Amino acid sequence: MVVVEQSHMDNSHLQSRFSASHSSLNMGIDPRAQEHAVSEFQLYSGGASGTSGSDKAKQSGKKGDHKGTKKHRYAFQTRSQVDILDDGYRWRKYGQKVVKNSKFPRSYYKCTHKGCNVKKQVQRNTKDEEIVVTTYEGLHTHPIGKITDSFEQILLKACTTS
DNA sequence: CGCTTTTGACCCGCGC
DNA sequence: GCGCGGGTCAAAAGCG
Repeated sequence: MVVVEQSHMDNSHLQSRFSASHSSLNMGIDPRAQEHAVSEFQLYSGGASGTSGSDKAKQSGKKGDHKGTKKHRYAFQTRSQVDILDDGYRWRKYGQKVVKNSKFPRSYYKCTHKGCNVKKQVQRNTKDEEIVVTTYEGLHTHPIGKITDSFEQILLKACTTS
């Protein structure tokens, strides 16, 4: 498995555990899509170019928008036919927009957790619709709510325990 | 009944 | 100043 390692980040606790959703949409979908479809991934070293300036502070009445939180973004390129990659956290979709680059819509998700404002967006590759790009933004500050019964998970834990 | 998804509207920054 | 692009919120509906 691959372990994300930011250039200067401390996301060491950021373990990449991807077990293609097995909750509700694996009932009759291509089984290969449920495999550990992670074929490759790439990191974006806090680009800070996309959302220049204040990313938030919308009409909510901006408050001390400190740059305290570094905007670390890392994207995973997953080879799967399903966009929903369950990484163990709970996500709530809050938007979906279509981009010109891709004929597929991009989905925006947010982590549903107190104080955990981690965002995630999923977009399909323009050329290979089988490739799904999952871009994470922010760090989770809470334990994983669910333990995937994936053997990979067990392996990981066993490794950590010892 | 509670939560998640869905879709449209709204807002902001930038380019022309 | 207006238009475009992108991003987020919000209300309602659907599902477990």
